[in-house]
Amino acid sequence: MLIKAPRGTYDILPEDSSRWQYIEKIMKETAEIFGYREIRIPIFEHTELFERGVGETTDIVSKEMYTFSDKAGRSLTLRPEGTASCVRALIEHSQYGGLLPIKWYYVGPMFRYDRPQTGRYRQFHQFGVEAFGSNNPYIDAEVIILLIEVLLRLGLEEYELHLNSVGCPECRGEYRQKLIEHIEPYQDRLCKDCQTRYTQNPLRVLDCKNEACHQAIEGYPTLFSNLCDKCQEHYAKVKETLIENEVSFMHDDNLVRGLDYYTNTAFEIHIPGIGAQSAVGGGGRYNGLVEECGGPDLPGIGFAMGMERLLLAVDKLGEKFAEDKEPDVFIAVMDPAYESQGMKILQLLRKAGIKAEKDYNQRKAKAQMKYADKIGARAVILIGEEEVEKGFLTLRNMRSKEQFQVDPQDLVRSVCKTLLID
RNA sequence: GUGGGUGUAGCUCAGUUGGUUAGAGCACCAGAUUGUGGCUCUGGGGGCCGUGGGUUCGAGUCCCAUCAUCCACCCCA
Repeated sequence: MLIKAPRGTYDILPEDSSRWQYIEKIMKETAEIFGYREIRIPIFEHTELFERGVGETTDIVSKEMYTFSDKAGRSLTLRPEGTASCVRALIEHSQYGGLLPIKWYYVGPMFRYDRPQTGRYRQFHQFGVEAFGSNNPYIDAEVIILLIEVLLRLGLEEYELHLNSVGCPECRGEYRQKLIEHIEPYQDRLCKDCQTRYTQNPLRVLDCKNEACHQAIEGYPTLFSNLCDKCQEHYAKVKETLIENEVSFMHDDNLVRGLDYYTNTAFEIHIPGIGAQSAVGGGGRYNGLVEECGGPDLPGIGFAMGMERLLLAVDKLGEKFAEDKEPDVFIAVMDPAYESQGMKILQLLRKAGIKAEKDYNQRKAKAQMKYADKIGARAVILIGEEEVEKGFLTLRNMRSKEQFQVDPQDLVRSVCKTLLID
């Protein structure tokens, strides 16, 4: 029985890795320009971190975590997202004690036990940023602008930015009560999922896609209209700043987001045409999270982008990625007796920074030439009886088909000349 | 967790109402005289027909299960 990659996981082969390197580079560069620095966090954490940080009632914690016990009986979980780990690291290393804000970014795999489909995997990759220690609405805007900047640099100009404010614990608490009262009479008309949402996290009834549920709760009070003055002001400033910086968005009353820790600003980015899973990024403010995880009362805001989905969107643009896998030079030996000599020349060229290859499959002279051609070598160095006896090397330009004898002492210079002329 | 589609060579796919040693194209390897590429020609290696059961004289073809994959629901990145 052939062992295959586990469900929902996949290999990124060399022919694809250049695409990944391309988007990773753009993300990192953009984040650095915005003043964010890379943090590398563990792939797994104590299960409790996610239970507390992400929230017990979320889909992630309640049914999507890869949880296991290690040999000492600890319950560990493959990280389903990055924010909780960043918060843990922040607290663990007392990073809050220094200059604020703290601005971090991360790139790496996340794990969720979900049913795979287009743009959704069990091991998927996220690029994310977190900014701790400022409750200034301008930093909310900065984070969103950074997200948009990454998209633009990737050439993705068609996006939909959904924006909402989920308020603070105070006004959201009041609103939650209002909403419960509004829904109560229609409770039994809700779908099964919403029945549980109603008792556990009524706000999430709002972003249910089920038409019947929407009809049932029609005329519900919106979160937006129930924000306290402070939250309203904060939200207004964020929107204003986005407008001033030419970031278009749409206010979305139904955007609640799945994770429990969000406060105030919440946003989600969609790119049409990449399948049902069109959210390429999302995030928001989480002012209670650091304290919830045992740290000081420190505000925070961040987002995460899904690399696979971005790649789908980038692919749709039809751009080509330079692979640069062709060698500059191929060493062909006319007889196995000269292989060791070929090996030495190979290393000589490589030391000089020339991308060089030779045959490792006992091919005959003709087959070596064929091979050199197929792998796209620009030049071939031939070593045969005559070369060894007379002490020269034959250098062939594969494009012009010119070939001439060169002095081994001047090999590197001759090769460079040939490659340049081309 | 739910629903639907698909699983035949490395890749893309044929495979007739179930019937002999399962095919093509591409790719790979080797030859077409002696130390030399892209074209052409010839030949060659390769398939537990996803897996396990069942029906049948006989299954790649039919039935069941299972696994994987794709698409959608759900949810999110």
